[in-house]
Amino acid sequence: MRVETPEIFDDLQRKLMTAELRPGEKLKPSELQGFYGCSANTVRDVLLRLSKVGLVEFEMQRGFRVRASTPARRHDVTKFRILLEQEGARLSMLNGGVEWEAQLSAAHHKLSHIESQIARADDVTPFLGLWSDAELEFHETLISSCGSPILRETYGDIYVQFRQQMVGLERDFGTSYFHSIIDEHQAILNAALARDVEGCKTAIYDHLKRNL
Amino acid sequence: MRVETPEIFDDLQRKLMTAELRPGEKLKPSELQGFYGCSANTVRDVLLRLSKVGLVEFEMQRGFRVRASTPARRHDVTKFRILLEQEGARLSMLNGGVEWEAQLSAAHHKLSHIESQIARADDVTPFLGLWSDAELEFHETLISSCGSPILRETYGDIYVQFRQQMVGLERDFGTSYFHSIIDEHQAILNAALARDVEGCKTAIYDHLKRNL
DNA sequence: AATAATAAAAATTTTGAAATTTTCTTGATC
DNA sequence: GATCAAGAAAATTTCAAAATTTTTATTATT
Repeated sequence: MRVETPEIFDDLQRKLMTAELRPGEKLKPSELQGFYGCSANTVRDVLLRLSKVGLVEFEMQRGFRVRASTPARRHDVTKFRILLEQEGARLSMLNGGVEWEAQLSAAHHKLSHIESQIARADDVTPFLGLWSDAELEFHETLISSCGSPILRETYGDIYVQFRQQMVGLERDFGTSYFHSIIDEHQAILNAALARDVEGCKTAIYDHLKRNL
Repeated sequence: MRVETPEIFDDLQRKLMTAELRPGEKLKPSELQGFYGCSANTVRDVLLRLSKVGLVEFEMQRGFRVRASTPARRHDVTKFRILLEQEGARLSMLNGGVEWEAQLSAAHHKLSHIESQIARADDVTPFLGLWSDAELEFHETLISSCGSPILRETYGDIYVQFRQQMVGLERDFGTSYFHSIIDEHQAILNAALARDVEGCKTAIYDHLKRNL
């Protein structure tokens, strides 16, 4: 298998986010090198970049490790995500125009379409990748008019860390779970479009509180 | 000049924070290599790590650059710092014990000692390094009992970026400037020890609003 | 049996050079 | 004079191997 560096990055990121590479696991450039058919240094380079995102832990002279997953860390990531998303949404409701509303509606439409499919499906697995992308797009759009590049960038990093923490935590992904999710996303959308700051912050909290 | 890698990291970080390496400037491993007496790859490694902190911008196939400094970015960094510091302080006031109060008092004492020296000095330059360290310690102690490693880590990164943005912006660092700063730090301390959440958030805002 | 010291193995970091990509320079064309 | 293309120069990325450091395994000592 021979791939380009950006593909190595994407592949590793995906494996990190889907727990194909499990939290705590050691990441040895010399091993991954063989799999990707590149030099160990190239892998090292990619891992250094993934440690910026927060998916990978790096310690000098001690190499790389998949970021650990503990109840404390899951709690911490969730709290921080709530803080950033509430502030991002608040600012977006303040600054965002009709264009933002349109984009948010569109993103929600795509998301809810996938979610209603999932709610009807027997096996959710094949939808998970699509759903994850649509969910991210909805939440990113929600904060997209906040006017703060740093907030948006940090939120992006925290979102993937959140995913990494939560996946593998097998929960009941049955129909009832997705019915709740659908309602929660709808509540966020409604409050956002109504420019109801407090209502939206509450809806965001309610959406994420199960992870606290 | 021959130095170890951690020293290269520290030296570059210092130069980045003091604008000895000016915002926007290109950072070429092949040039820095000569200065530090190491290989270009070692410099590249260090720059990749500094890009995690946010002091350096990295773009694939296009190398490294000192993070740019614009009014918009200064505003953004300041807003984000206020958000994190207010939340960190709020949580610390909620969770912190007597130990936290003691550490905060100690940090403030050291800081105000240096600041009163500066207020009396003709030339502030020789104090700037010490002051910077003491200021960071005070603000980090303020949020140290927030119970969120992620918040603390992110705040650390934002603080150095803040420094990078503000230094070089020649302002009137005369006595009147430091007299204001002294009062502001005192106000933060007082509110924090009184567990006055809203008062402390206001004091933090007032301390940083000149950069907005 | 537990601890400490030593030796072997494995992993990480550094290096210098080759390969690739981008950027700059020069000259031709419109 | 401006635009574009080709070639040259410079910078970035990749590589494989050497040097260093950490980790593991072995042996000796208490």
